[in-house]
Amino acid sequence: MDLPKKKILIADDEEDILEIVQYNLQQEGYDVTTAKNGDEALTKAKQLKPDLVILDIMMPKRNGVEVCQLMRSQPQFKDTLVIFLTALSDETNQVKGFDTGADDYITKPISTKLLVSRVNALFRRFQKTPEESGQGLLEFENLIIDPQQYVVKVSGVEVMLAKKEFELLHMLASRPGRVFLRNEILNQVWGNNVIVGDRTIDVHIRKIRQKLDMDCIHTVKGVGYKFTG
Amino acid sequence: MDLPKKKILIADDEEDILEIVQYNLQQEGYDVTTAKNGDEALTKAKQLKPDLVILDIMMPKRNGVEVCQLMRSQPQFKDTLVIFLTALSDETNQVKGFDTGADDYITKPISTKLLVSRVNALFRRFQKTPEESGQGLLEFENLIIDPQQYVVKVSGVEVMLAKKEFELLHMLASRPGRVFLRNEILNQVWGNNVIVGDRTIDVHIRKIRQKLDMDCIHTVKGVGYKFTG
DNA sequence: CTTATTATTATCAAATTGTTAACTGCTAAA
DNA sequence: TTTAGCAGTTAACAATTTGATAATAATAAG
Repeated sequence: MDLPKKKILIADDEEDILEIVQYNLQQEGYDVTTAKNGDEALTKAKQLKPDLVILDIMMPKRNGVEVCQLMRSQPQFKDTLVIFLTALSDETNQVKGFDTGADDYITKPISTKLLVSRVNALFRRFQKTPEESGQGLLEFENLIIDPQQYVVKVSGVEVMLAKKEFELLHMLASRPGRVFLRNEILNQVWGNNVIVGDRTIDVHIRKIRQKLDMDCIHTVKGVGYKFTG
Repeated sequence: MDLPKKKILIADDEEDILEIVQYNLQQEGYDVTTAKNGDEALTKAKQLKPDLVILDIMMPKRNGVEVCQLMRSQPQFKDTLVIFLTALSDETNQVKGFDTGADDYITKPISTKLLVSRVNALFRRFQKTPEESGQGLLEFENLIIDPQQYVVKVSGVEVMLAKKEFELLHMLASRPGRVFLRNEILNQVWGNNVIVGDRTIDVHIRKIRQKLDMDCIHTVKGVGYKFTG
């Protein structure tokens, strides 16, 4: 995965379950946070903006259904996936669960393998497109860098950059003002195990400067380069 | 329902189940078709292009898992939802089911209410607008792409494109300006597990360019292709 | 002024894509 | 049944672009 890890928040009052589920989801490469009750779940959800929330129904301080309802009433959680987790295999409760806006419903005792499968299935289907998930373009005073279109616009005029040039510029511009060491640049743009000569970066910087025809990449002698919008 | 009814295909060898499930889903406003075995399911799926397929695992002539695998290997069913339905509550089978690309897994005996809830939950989450699901026609300055009729018009003149050519053009044109990686193209147009040579995409691009006789597909070297209206 | 570092330029090799023709399997007409 | 034609794919080669390097000039730091 080149993309950032998916964030999952698990809320359950049983420590054992939290631990086991957390461990198993982390093994799958997810970024997992836990909460011990409904209130904590809500608070952490607001902070983290997780992609998925797994809610135990029976919890102290707001049960899972309440938490789900509250989340669904807030637009920021519109796209947050919700899975209910509960000992109640009773069908009426499951139907209620789905009606409050849950995306899945898993009954205890939990098979961790199955839970992981279901979580994967949800994410597999719910792949946001890059621009939806804000993988978006970098905008500056008279420079726009659009990784979707692989295009750079200088004062409205499209400028074609070659792949490496684009990636290098994109890296520098992703954190304006910050100085990138030559080593960092090599690692990110060329990859860890590629060996290229010392002057290669300079030449690419030169080409970018020439094509953009503006003074946005600054040399920090002995250190590296930085970008200023 | 605001949009045309969602189409659901149910495949099971037990008449009773087919009837009950069909009835209940129809009550919810879905357009339901049935199949009695795996082969029939595949045939009808190709005709109907359903939004959701509910597959019994144990069926004569291709079981549900086979049907799912076959569907998943074809790009046209990329966005088709799949629910497995089975008496096997055995966890290993469920995990396998999800791994073949299922979106949900319901065990018999079925509670129809619950099934309906799960179906609703799936559609609630993954409902796509017509143009997202590739149904709407794309119009540009002097180019019209109509996926309904599988027809392209350049400056009012109908141009015949072969299937792959059409799908490739349609994919690129569905997001003008956005660059599609060769890999993305392969996955969407050729399918996940189809292996074709490196030059195949180029040749198809070439043919499209030739037939359309206009400069709308642009190469981004080292990255992919993009369309501009 | 000397040295270390970066800028510039031209050149060449490598990677990528374009183009054409040929081959395969399938379908439909003769 | 044969044949012709088409879609899809591949192979082979041409054309193009990109990326890396070397050589040299310029520049800033001490």
